[in-house]
Amino acid sequence: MSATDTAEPSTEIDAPSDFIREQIRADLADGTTRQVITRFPPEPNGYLHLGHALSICLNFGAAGEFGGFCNLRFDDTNPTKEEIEFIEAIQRDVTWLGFSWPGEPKFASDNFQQLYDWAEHLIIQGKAYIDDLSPEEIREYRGTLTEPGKPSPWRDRPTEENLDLFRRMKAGEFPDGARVLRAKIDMASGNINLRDPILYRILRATHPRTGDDWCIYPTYDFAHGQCDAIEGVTHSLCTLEFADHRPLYDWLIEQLPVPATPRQYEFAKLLISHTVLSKRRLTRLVTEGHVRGWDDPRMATLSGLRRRGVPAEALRSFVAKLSVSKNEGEVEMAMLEHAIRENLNQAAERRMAVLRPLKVVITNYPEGESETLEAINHPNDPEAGTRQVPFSREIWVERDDFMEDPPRKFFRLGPGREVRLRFAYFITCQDVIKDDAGEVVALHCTYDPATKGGDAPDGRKVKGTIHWVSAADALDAEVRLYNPLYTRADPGAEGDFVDDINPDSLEILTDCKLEPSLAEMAADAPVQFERTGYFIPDPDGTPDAPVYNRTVALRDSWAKAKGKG
RNA sequence: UGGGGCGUAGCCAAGUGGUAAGGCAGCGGGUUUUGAUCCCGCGAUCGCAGGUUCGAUCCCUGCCGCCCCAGCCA
Repeated sequence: MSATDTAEPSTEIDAPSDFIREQIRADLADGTTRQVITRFPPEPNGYLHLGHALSICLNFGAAGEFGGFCNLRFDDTNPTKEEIEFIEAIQRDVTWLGFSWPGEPKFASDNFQQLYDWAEHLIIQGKAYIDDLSPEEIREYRGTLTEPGKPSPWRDRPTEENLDLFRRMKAGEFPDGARVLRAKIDMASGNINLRDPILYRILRATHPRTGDDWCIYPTYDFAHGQCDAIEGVTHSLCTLEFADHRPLYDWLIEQLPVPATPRQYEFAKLLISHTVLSKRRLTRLVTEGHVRGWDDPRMATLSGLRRRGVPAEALRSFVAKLSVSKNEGEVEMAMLEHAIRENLNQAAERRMAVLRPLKVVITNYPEGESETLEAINHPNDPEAGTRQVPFSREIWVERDDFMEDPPRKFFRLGPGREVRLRFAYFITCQDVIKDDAGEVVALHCTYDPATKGGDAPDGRKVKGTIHWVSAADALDAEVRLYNPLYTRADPGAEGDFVDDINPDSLEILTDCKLEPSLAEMAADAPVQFERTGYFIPDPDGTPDAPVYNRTVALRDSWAKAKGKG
């Protein structure tokens, strides 16, 4: 090395930066940390949702960026709530989001024996005791936010007696709730978590992994930090509500002969307007039948979003736009929708589909004939190529693209009006056919053969271009449109959130007409139905009876202008 | 009236002593065989009040507001 060496080039142009990553950078720089190890620690008592996506991207993302790794660790210390189904779904969702962990997933329950041994260690050190108080008494003795607690009469039990009792708790000699193991810290602390927190409780429930091996289980506080230490986690990232637990986290790490010294850092959880991101509420939506299941496309679960057609990449870019902070704000749903549209705009090929069909007969087009027209698959990406679209005398167009008495700036079909059929011809509406009830049932139009492909040789312009599907060649499909699940931006702000559920959140259209090439598209390929939105096939569909989910509608400045009156 | 955390445009968010990045939304304009995409333009006395300083969003003091904690949940 010489003085002429140039300075370190600044790489990582687009690398995210936030207070967590700054901390990691500093720890790496001063040698506090050699290799970054993080963990994503879900409790398997529900499905992962958008809020978890932030934590997943942070934990796996930051570790990866700095050459470390992130464990997937199930925080399974409460067998009364946890299930195998959730363990499997969570792994599926994390993988789908695009992340992987080294080896097998970790479980807090892998360490039950070690945690138990450490609990005995604490007892022997005189730092923990068995309390015989009932749950109600413990609450009373704990004091309140403004009044200090008072010591349990069992607080100064002899070490030998504590040890004996703890072993007998483990052996199953006492009923559930009869006794607990508590840390002996400070009953007068302003931080209630330090008022002799409970470390172990008696719980006779079959654990999804350890079965009936144990009848005592460690609490979150006793398990989390110690598992971090066992795994060599350097940066234990969690949400703000755990900041009050940090002194306890540190206290336990200090008291026990753990193999490492993990540090906890807290960040604000993600909140999004017009939706609900809490496991308790999501669980209610499922169990009370407000939605069709955990993967209902209206759910803010990762499974629901996946089924709805939201690409994992869009979720990652959404999270990247947010950054990580300690500010407890609420992100507007529009931000998520933007990330989805931005991603799908480049990822999805275009096709034509008529959702609410209206028959158009092209009266001057020869009966019984048809032809094939070339359509581009992606206007911004020539590489996506072209496809052939059949055209014939009878076609379907969108009902919304016709108005019998159109306002001034309506550029679509109306009596006597000429529009362009995308990739096809100019047509002019000559007659409006109605049934006895006065309902418009068909349009009679004429086409201009000279405008084939969509351009008029005489330079004539049309203001509107509409999509269409040849009636004889159309594929029938069901299309599910999703509207916001709630009627307000802050569901539950006044009363029960289920009362804010939008009764029209799911709209099923059963007579949709798709262009035939859609039959050839992959089942997991996102597609844009031109002028309508982004869609994805739903697993409920079959080749003969396809079903599509609308992921998100296209932006619609016409609807907006119209709405303003 | 205990402890912890947070306050920068409608929303998210950089900046941490030298005179306010960026994204979303909104509004206006341009391009366009999707009223899509794309492109251009427009918004802030940095919660309030004092103080230190040549100079403060950034330091100090005092207020105000919001969130979290009294599960043998995590």
